[in-house]
Amino acid sequence: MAERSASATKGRGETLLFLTDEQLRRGIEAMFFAYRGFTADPDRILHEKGYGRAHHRAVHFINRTPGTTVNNLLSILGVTKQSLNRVLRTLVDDGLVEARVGTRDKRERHLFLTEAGQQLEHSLSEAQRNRMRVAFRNAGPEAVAGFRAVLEEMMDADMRRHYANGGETAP
Amino acid sequence: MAERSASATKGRGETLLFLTDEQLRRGIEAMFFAYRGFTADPDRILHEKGYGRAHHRAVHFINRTPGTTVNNLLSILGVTKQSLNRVLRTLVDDGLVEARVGTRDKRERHLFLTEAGQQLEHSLSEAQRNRMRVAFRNAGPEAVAGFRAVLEEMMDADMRRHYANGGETAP
DNA sequence: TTGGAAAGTCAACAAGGCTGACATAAACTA
DNA sequence: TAGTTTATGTCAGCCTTGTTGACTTTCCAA
Repeated sequence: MAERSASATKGRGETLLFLTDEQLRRGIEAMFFAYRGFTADPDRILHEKGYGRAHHRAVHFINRTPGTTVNNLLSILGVTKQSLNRVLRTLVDDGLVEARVGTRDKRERHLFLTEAGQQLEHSLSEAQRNRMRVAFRNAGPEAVAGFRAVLEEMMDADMRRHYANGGETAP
Repeated sequence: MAERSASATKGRGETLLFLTDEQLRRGIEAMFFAYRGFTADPDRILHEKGYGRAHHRAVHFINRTPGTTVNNLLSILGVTKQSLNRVLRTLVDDGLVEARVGTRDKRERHLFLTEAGQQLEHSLSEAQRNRMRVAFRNAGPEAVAGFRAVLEEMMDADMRRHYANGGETAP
């Protein structure tokens, strides 16, 4: 009774069975349950240390782009500056993030992870990578390519920009 | 400079380039940005009506399994009963959900969407399905199969159960 | 029949979103 | 140079949605 092989339709027939409402509902629930798994491991670590997901996001993107400004982080995270500021303040106070005044433009604050910040980032991303590595390996390279293709299509256009930029190591 | 075709490795060579930390990081960010897009459309509708994501989740799963009990919903949603109860109460008060006292076991409440509840559910799921339909169509059936395979691997085992059950229409 | 378990409710608290108002310093512009 | 814009920080207050703890009602089994 399981119609899981509907997505194998291709060729000139093009039955589009993979676009039925039922298949879309499965996709929606897959996103819901998978996202929970995706965040579960870091959430545990964060909770132990008294932080939340908001701290994780900040630490992740500061690690990805050291020296990034507050404003840039705001546009990536899509939250208000008041909200980000609260998180950033605790991270700076706890010595995980350093905010250096800009040299060219002194209004800007350039954000860096301290040694301790890098350690936290690593323990968080390691947990998340481990889960994703297992998922990727079990699903195989073809599946991973499809996974990324669909997710990329699902992003808002302006977010796709941030995502794509992250892929190029030399800008 | 983009190494996006790394995932095309297969055959007996098995270079596993799709398992590098860089590729895993891309996958992690893809989840982050895509989930934002995934929830953006329903979030707008919900906010207009004064509801939040928690209401969406409740309405979604009550619609999927009419007559489900509060306890069953709890195990799917993974929150405390107190948290769910607050959401459920507003939905019942607003006439979107009906909670019928169980006939066999009077401690249980069986949950159903009212006419109005079904309308809200439909407007929410329609928005979400539309985005997913476009993403699925643009990515193609092979990609969709991979998308689902990876997400399924990423779920916690107990959640995979709920996901799989949802696929069988006749239990 | 009585004591424990299970389902659900009420109350209070915390995290982390949000808006609005305002301050400061630096940069830019007319 | 005076006035405006930009980048950031901060205070106050609100909302949603998670949490724990205490309580009631109902069921079931010893």
